[in-house]
Amino acid sequence: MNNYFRSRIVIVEDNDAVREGFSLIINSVSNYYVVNAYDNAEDAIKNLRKDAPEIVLMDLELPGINGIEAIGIIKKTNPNIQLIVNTIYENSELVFQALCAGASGYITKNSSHTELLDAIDEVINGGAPMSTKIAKMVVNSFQKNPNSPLSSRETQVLELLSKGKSYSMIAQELFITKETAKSHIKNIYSKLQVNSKSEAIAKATKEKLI
Amino acid sequence: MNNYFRSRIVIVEDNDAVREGFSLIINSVSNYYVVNAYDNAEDAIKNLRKDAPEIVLMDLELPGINGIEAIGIIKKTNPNIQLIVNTIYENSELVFQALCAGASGYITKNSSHTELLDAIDEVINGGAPMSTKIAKMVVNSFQKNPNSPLSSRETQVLELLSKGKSYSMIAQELFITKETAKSHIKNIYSKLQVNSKSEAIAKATKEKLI
DNA sequence: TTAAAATCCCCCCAAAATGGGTGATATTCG
DNA sequence: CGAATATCACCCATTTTGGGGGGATTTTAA
Repeated sequence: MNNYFRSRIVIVEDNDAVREGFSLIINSVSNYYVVNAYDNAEDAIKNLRKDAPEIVLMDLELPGINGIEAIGIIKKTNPNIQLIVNTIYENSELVFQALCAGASGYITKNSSHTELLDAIDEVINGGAPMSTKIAKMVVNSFQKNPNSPLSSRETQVLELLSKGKSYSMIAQELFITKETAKSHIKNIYSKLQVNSKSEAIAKATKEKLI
Repeated sequence: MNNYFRSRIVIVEDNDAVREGFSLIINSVSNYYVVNAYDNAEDAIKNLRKDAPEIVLMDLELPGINGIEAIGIIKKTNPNIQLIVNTIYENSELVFQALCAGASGYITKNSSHTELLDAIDEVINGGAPMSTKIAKMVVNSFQKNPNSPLSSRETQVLELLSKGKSYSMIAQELFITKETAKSHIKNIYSKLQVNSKSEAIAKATKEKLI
């Protein structure tokens, strides 16, 4: 088949069967082809220039450097390459790490042939394919904890604190005195059971109170 | 048709034609029905308890209180109701505001009948339907600006600063002296052309340097 | 209606943090 | 090689912070 008009795909996947399965699926359609498939990230990175893929299908659990690091390295050196994560893990930590590192999509290993090809299509078209569960996790990450112990005013104060504002700046922005801001902060510390700014911010961020 | 086993949907949409079109589409399938359709958010909120919808399809550009505020109010009083935003705007500000306010999905007005119904299905199944463009925006929001003027060490320092850490805490975490941390911060300020912590954090956040 | 919050304001104080300045050395990377 | 980066140091004045204490009013919810 003529490959000149097919998008170049690289696969990084340590499981032989999965890797070969993906290759077969992708090569079976007319618009993509697998230029190379690796069982580790190091080799894939070494040959990036030569392979010149538009898309890399990346496993996360790999021998040697892991998928997250690999994504970072690839994005840093070749910002135009789009990465689709393909893994069994739907762990939130991994998902966000992968997205922060530069992944354009995140699908899971139980995806069907069609879903895999759809994901590639979507990335080619400037989209960000995600499994249902991942999309929900991502959207949820924007939302605050509805069971915050903080009042709305306290939340407001803590938000400003988290932006690096001082007591007096907070007071100015909220049209209250410095003493009042301080009083709110005291209450925040007591509610969160902390006794410093950074602890408060850390706890609030972790529990999505701000 | 028997409605007992159909999920209850409320529509909030000020355009009469669109609102009625949506109602027809939704009522045409056996698993959902439109319990009520409003042309403003106030009335919808007033009747929430009575309507008891599982899903609200929410327009953003509305007379009176806008869709973003409405989402916040509905989520606050009825956390179990899922909201799907349906709008012509794909403006990033609005998208993130809607998601932060508690929207479960975000689709655009050019969506087909099928896409609308798919979105509802997806929300019912615990997903977060988004148009291609929105999904990409959301995923991009996790990624840093690749053209940061800051060195990786400086970025690291600024990240800790943004978590409310003091110079000495930063020094401790990075195994450097307080003076070195200070020196990095000075360089950060000079590169970002700011002269305080909060300005640095604000600028870095805005430009996605951290 | 009554109690619990939330919101607001004020004082004192000592320790810590901040920002500005100047200067130096070692390393790394193109 | 030379520029950028990362590291460390000392000086100084000012601001910020957190811990005490106290009290007022309004809003909210039981």
